[in-house]
Amino acid sequence: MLDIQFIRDNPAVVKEAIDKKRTGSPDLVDRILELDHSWRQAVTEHQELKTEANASAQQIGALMKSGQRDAAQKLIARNTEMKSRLAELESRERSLHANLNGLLYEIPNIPHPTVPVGRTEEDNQVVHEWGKHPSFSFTPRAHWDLIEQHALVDFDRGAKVSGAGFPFYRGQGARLQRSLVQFFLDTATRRGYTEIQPPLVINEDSARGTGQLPDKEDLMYEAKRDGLYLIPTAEVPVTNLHRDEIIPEEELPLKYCAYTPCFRREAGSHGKIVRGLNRLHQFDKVELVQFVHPERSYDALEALREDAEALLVALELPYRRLLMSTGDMGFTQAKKYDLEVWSPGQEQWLEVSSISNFESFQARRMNIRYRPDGGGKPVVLHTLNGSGLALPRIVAALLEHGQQADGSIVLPAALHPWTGFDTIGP
RNA sequence: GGAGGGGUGGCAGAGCGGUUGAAUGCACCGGUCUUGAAAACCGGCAUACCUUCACGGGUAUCGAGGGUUCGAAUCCCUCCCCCUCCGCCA
Repeated sequence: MLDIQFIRDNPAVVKEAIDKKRTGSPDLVDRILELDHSWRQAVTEHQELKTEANASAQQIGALMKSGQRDAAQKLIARNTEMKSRLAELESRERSLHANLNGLLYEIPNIPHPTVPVGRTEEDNQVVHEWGKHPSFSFTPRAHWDLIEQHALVDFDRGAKVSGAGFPFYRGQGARLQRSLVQFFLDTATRRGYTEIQPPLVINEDSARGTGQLPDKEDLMYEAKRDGLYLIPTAEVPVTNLHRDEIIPEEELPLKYCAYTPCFRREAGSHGKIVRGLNRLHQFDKVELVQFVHPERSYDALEALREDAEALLVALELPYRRLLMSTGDMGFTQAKKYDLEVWSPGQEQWLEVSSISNFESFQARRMNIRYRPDGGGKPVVLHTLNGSGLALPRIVAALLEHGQQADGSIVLPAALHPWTGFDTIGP
């Protein structure tokens, strides 16, 4: 959420952001400012009466002590009368504040000036491309064929046991996944990230902190009885790690990496790219999360992006980097890159990483601040995260890129120390 | 799951209906002293919000929410968390 003070001072900027993000009506800002005004009046009124009541309560105490019961009784009577009025003012203040807060949750983050203004994914900019599309002496097959040939993943039995989108990985398929997780975590650790194993379920407060609630609850599986949600990404527990904390400035930046399964209901997602490993309800991902000083968050974004891209280079997978446009970047981000790998068997790009700077948007919701060196007021810090990387589509790309004429699959050298084998099949 | 104990400021730890936002100690910051340091002494030291040009003033917060009362950290109810014992168990 945005700072109410910022909205008071820069209503035009906020309106422009709503417009650019195509996420609601700019009128919202006017309604917020009106509500804010009424709320502040209500606060003042309530507090004034409360001040009066507090003062006479103290007088009553003094009178009682000195035995002036009659004088005390008078004041007591007056305070008793005041009570209902006080309750009224309080509930008015509360409801105004709740309304105001509700509206504040509807305001999107402000896009960074470098973000292209656009309406849809068409307006995202390809800002970088690495590697060549491979050429084959045969027609490359899609990964679902290769998976079937080598019995790497069992979709049908997964559907029987759990449902569509919950596959079994087996044999070299399972081993490949585990190797990738290890490779990603080890690389991140070497680059200064602290490895985390977070809880795989989260409570409501945490879901609210990173912005899954109130709007995107359809995304998550819910354990209703216990008020818990299965994590849609490690971003949620790892970012909430420092919720309601004040971190000494000297400890910044805090960098974490975490491997977790991710659970997504993907309600209402249809279309062409849902086959095979392209879209699942449960998938593995290594997530990178950073807590940084506000002045350094854009440097951190580029470094984080680099951390993710280095993995693709090591895996010899051609990729491109997209700078997301205002219309396609999401509600909570200030700036976001997507990384996509080329899938020769499907002849399309597959998104394997999304790297974002949230600036103070998440941190304000979660109340995560740092204490400046030498003291002073706590300041809201900046949070960032990026996938490093999402597994299934990487697996798909590796299989498709490594396939040989005889159907065997050669894996990139960087992976051999983790897999223990260099070829799958024939 | 059952029985009991407990949650107070960065930490430790008092308070158990009336100037208590909260004693005291430690830590931390500033100062005096000292050639320097330590010790000693003096002062400062929570968070959020409202209000004020400013100095300042005010409100709220002692796990969370509700209640009793003129007045609650202190009494009552519900929930959460931690500890001890028992049960169950990877």
